[in-house]
Amino acid sequence: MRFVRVALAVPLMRFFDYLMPAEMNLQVGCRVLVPFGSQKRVGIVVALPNESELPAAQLKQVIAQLDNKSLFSETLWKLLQWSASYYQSPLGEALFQALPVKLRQGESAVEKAKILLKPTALGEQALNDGHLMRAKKQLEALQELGAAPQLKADCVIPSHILSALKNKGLIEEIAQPTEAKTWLQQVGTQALVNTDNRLTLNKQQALAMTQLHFHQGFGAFLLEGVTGSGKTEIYLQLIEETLKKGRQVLVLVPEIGLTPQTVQRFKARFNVPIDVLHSNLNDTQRLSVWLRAKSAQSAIVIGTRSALFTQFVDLGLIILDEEHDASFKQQEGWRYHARDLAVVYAKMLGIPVVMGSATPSLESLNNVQNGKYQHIQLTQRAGLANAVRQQVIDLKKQRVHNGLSDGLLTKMAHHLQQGNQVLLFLNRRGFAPVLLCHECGWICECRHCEKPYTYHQQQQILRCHHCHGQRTIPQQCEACGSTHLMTTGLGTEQLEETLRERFPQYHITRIDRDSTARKGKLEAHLQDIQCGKSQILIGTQMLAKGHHFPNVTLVALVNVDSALFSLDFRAEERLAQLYVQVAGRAGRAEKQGEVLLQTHYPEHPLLQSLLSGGYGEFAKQALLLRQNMGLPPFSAQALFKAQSRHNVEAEQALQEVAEYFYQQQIAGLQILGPMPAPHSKKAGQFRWQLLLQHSSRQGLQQALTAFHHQQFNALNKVRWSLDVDPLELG
DNA sequence: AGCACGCCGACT
DNA sequence: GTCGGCGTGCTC
Repeated sequence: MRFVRVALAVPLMRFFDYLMPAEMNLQVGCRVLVPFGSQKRVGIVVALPNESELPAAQLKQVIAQLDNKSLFSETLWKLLQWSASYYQSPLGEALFQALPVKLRQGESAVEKAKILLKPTALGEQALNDGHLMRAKKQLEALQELGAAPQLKADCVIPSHILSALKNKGLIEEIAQPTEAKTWLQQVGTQALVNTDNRLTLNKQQALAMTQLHFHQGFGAFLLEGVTGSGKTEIYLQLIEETLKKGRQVLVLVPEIGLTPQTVQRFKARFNVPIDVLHSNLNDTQRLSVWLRAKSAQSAIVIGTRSALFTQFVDLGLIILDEEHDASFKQQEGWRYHARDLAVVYAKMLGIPVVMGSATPSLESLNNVQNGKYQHIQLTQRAGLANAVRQQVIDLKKQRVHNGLSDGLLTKMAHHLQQGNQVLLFLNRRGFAPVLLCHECGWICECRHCEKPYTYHQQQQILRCHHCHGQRTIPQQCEACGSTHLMTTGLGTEQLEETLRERFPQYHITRIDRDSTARKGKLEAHLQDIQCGKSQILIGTQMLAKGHHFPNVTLVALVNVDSALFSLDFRAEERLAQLYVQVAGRAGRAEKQGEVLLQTHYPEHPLLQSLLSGGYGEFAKQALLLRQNMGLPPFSAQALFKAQSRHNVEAEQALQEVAEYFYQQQIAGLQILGPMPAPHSKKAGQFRWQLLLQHSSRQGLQQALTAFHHQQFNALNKVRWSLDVDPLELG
């Protein structure tokens, strides 16, 4: 009697045992079809145990074996094992998410034989005779195939025409040998690289290159370089070196970073097969990319987060661009961070991983400080971009019209009159309105938590999202007695409204989630901006990256206060990153650019260090602050989330979890909450969260592992999740 | 997660 | 009378 232990794509921290029929030869990593309750499911063999906990009579038999050998390389298997345990998610979820959808569904992982369509002898004869039929379409198709045989997969001739020709014996299908050429064989004796568009490195770049190139084995490199400092050229030359060794390369980019221009740059440089995992590839195409990389047919794979799980024959280098970008973190299910996993993976493989950014995450900068990453800095800008002028507008005691100060409006009018474009940014992420005094900047804070109360408009009440305390809205400022209290933050729509009244003669384009919901809308809006149809642009984060607007000379961050006093401790970091990106948007052409920040707190130390010392100085200060407060990366966090249509149930479920952790009396563990989640009610669901923080990563891991061995009744009643290293708390 | 089973309200 | 809402429990 042989047993198989199977992982399934279910959110359960356990496996299921089955009996292996005698004729099967299953190995760890193979897919199987198994009966599961009333259904049949695809599973992945995780072990071949000698016995099962259940008596054999209670075990069902494997229905079918789907693979002859493991679908996972030894290293990828190890990585997925490691990460499932690190992120406290079932192994099955990780294994399945690492496979293309088609394979999850049980499709064959063997490349289908390519089928070539060509005329038969009879078909050729028919062509030569010209005696063919009244069926004009069929004749055209036959002529087309006669001119050049086509692969069935790429063939655009309608299938009914093909089958008609086939039935008449005029064409035949010839199976091509599946033995596909590897990328090295395909390249053959051709040059790997188009040297004509290779740039000469400046001294700094050359030094960086040397450092990277002569490095042996595993190495994690943080390549920090301002826009225009030539990071991409370093990537390209490093890739070149790797390809020369006959090894493959993986390039990971953020979701919005995967533009045709980026890909074009790679394709223009290398004469090797490059596969791109676009968001608009269908499942069949994704499977095909996966198979091509696994059989070494492609030399370079470019993709977002999940491309990390592409399999290679001989991966020699991982590049991860814009490493600070939040889209590398998976936000549902198995909540992995592709950057962190890439480093672990590179270490397992003994290869270098290069992470680039103009504004590195504080986590990565800390990893530089503690010696885990090597820092390579590029400070020299190519070209002669003008330094932008920056200015802070102190909102205190100024007249403010729906969030826009007199000062900003005057500046706008000035830039618009000169025929330039103006870009207004609203950072709404992690947004929670705070009540403050317009005269002196006093903030209404919870006494216990020293955190700002969140303003709840509908209920007309202030709530502390840390201790769940609440209070009525004060009439007067408690510092200066002023009655001029206001809330931070406003929506893009409100802003648009005000601007329309103020600048009726100019066209306004608003770019946010709502205005770009329909497909193609974003492109249309961008087109309006590019061609100069719009003069005033209002946008959120979406606008910050990747787009070049040469006529924008004024960029304003309208709502900086909500980031400075956000409930999410990462808000300042995001603001600084946004600021640097945005500043890069202003006056890239010959024109002098200007960046404005509106705030009630021009003296805020982090803001000061950002403006006077740039991102580097900001990061240094912010890291010190994090250290003093014991926040990540100087502690580890895990976030429980629960939702239910009954408010009490969601809260109680997390309360039960919180009480469990209190009882464990784990030294160094802080338990914060349960508290209402930022969007406390969404789609009829009440959402709560509970934050755990531990001074040591290991301590937190142990606590969480112990937690998973426990049963919680209240948790069964709600939808809940656990996010290790959460990126968004607010 | 999916799916079956079971229990109550509003329909032909 | 039953159709279907979703709360509950289970899956080797």
